Amino acid sequence: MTKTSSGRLPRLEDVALRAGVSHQTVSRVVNNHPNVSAATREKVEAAIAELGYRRNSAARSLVTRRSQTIGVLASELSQYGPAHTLLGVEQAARDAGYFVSIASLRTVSSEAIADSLRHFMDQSVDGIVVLVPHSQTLNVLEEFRTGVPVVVVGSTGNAEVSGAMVDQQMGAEAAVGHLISQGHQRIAHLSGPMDWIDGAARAEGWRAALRRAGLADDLLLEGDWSAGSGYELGRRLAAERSATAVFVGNDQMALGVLRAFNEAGVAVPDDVSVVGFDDQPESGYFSPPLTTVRQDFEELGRRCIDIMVREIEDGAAASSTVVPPELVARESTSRPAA
Amino acid sequence: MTKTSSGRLPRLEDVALRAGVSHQTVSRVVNNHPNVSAATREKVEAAIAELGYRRNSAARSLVTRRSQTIGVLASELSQYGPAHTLLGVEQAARDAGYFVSIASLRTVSSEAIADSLRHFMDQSVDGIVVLVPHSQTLNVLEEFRTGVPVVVVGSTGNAEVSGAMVDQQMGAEAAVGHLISQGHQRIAHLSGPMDWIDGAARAEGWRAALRRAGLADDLLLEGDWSAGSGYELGRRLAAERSATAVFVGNDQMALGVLRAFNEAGVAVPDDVSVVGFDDQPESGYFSPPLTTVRQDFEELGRRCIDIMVREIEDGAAASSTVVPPELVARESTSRPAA
DNA sequence: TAACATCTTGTTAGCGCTCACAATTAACTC
DNA sequence: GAGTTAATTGTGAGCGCTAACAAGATGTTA
Repeated sequence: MTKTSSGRLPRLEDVALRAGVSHQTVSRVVNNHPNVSAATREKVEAAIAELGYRRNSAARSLVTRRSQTIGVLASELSQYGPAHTLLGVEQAARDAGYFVSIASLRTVSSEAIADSLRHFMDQSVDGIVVLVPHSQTLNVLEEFRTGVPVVVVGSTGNAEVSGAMVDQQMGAEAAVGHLISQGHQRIAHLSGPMDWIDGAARAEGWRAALRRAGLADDLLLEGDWSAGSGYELGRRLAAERSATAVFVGNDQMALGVLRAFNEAGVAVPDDVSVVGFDDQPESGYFSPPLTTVRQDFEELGRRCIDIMVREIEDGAAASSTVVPPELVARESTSRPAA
Repeated sequence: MTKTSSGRLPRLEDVALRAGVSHQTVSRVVNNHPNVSAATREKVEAAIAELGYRRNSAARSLVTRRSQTIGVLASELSQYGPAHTLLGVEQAARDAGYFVSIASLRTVSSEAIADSLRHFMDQSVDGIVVLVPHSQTLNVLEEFRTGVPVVVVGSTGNAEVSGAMVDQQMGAEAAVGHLISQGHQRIAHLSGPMDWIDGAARAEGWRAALRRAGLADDLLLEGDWSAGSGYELGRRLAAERSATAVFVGNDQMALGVLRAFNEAGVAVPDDVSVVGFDDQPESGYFSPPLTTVRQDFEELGRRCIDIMVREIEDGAAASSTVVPPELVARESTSRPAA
């Protein structure tokens, strides 16, 4: 931190004095305004370098009413998906010249969400990325007029609020289609919570694929995404033996299912095939390695920021984007018979 | 967002007019200054509520030279530990009235670290939490004088920089001690990268425990924390069969080891016992469930903020704190013989 | 009651920056 | 060379807030 002789950080005026120009000209150089002669620009840049000048963002915010900050409202950050989406958001935002402020929800309630939104308003963020995978979030957002662009992860978006999502139904149909192509007729679904956007969408995809193939969609169990709930429900499946294949809502629950099957002496994939969702880095090392649906969460985060920046800087209207997932076949599903 | 009749957000002056006092009195109420009469305070608070006034943080920052923001420099946010520590940091910071700005490192290099620190300086953060588990980070921090309090996670701290850490050596010794108490004599360690603070500390703990028991510490393999590296090194261990127990640096690598042993027909724990580190929520559902060392990452994050806030607000000197880990015994280690 | 301390409130300046506009200079055109 | 346009630079005001000080109100003591 270079300091002026008076001991404080240099400001525009100090640079101006040193370069022999006005503070406004320095401001123009700093902000890359076009109408500055090359010679002047050079002088100013030299002075900036000598003094180690850095623009004061509070002063700038005060007058521009922009904070160069994007707020990320998140929950479940300990989960693979949200954590990786945040990563993509953060990188893309920083590349675009924004700071990223984060507020995570301990519990997902209207009150907590509204509280965090106020927190962001106090900070006068330029936009908000909502990384809260519960359906109810959308309702709260409708009521709470933020006055800044909002991008909701997992939502298809609407006229006022943008969305960026992985095509969950497509992923679910790919997974179920894979099982059907192996000749399975009784395919259970161990879903995530139905009040989660992803949980509901994946269940819907499972149902759609079964219907299209003329198969029954009556084997639905609802878990809570955790390995523990996968284990409990897996024990039920192992006891009932009603299904020859299980499409599990995420990889962690699938781990629990594998554990339950292993304990119960149900062989995977010989007795029952198992498919997960997410493709976490560990999933290839489960016993057996898990067939699953890969999602590019970081790409999802990047696209959020793309949309966001267009809305902030170009005043673009709300829009949405969909990232396609991809089936990764491993040993927890048998190879097609034919 | 309530607005004044002129269409902009209300400011101190608007509240003052409405309450029939000066803007400064309103400021005093907002900032909880003591010398305001109860009657005045009430009037002002009513006006604030009616107008929906919220303090402009940019203006406040400009004059106080405080941003009420704590920067978190993080890497490896997709890992369980860092992600959960961030959670603790975020919650504690918000409770203490701070915003949390995050910068994550794609790659851990001096240049990238310095870049992120400049990013935080531009934002004039009030303090920085460093959540980068590489030893080299400390060196960069020494060179780069930030001018604000810094708390390094994983470090013991020093005179200038505070630290908050889990007692890795204690955890490692507990894990190894557990194996020794079961009668194991040849205990391998599958470590994380040695240039990670945690990797080195856990290896050191392993070595210390073996030495104290008079056992050989020659079976050391270095992995990269991933399940994949655990799998590769696990295959080597399975082929060599030199050890009867393995202390693995984290749970993900342990998963890979279990997979490799399973493929190679090495029974756990009958042939070889396995202990992990971290106690992720999934670890109880591995096959077999993993004995591991639990760390309270959220507590770690909270303590960072405790220290930070004391430094920022009370001008306290740098200090450090240590969180004790805890052994969680499961089926991947056999019960003690006696 | 005068003199003083204490509590409460108001006034003024300025944090560092950008915006709107004015002023200056350079570059063309006829 | 005067008139017009465009490019470049400077001036002044003000964003909303807090700090420092000034001033007024109230209470306390001799």
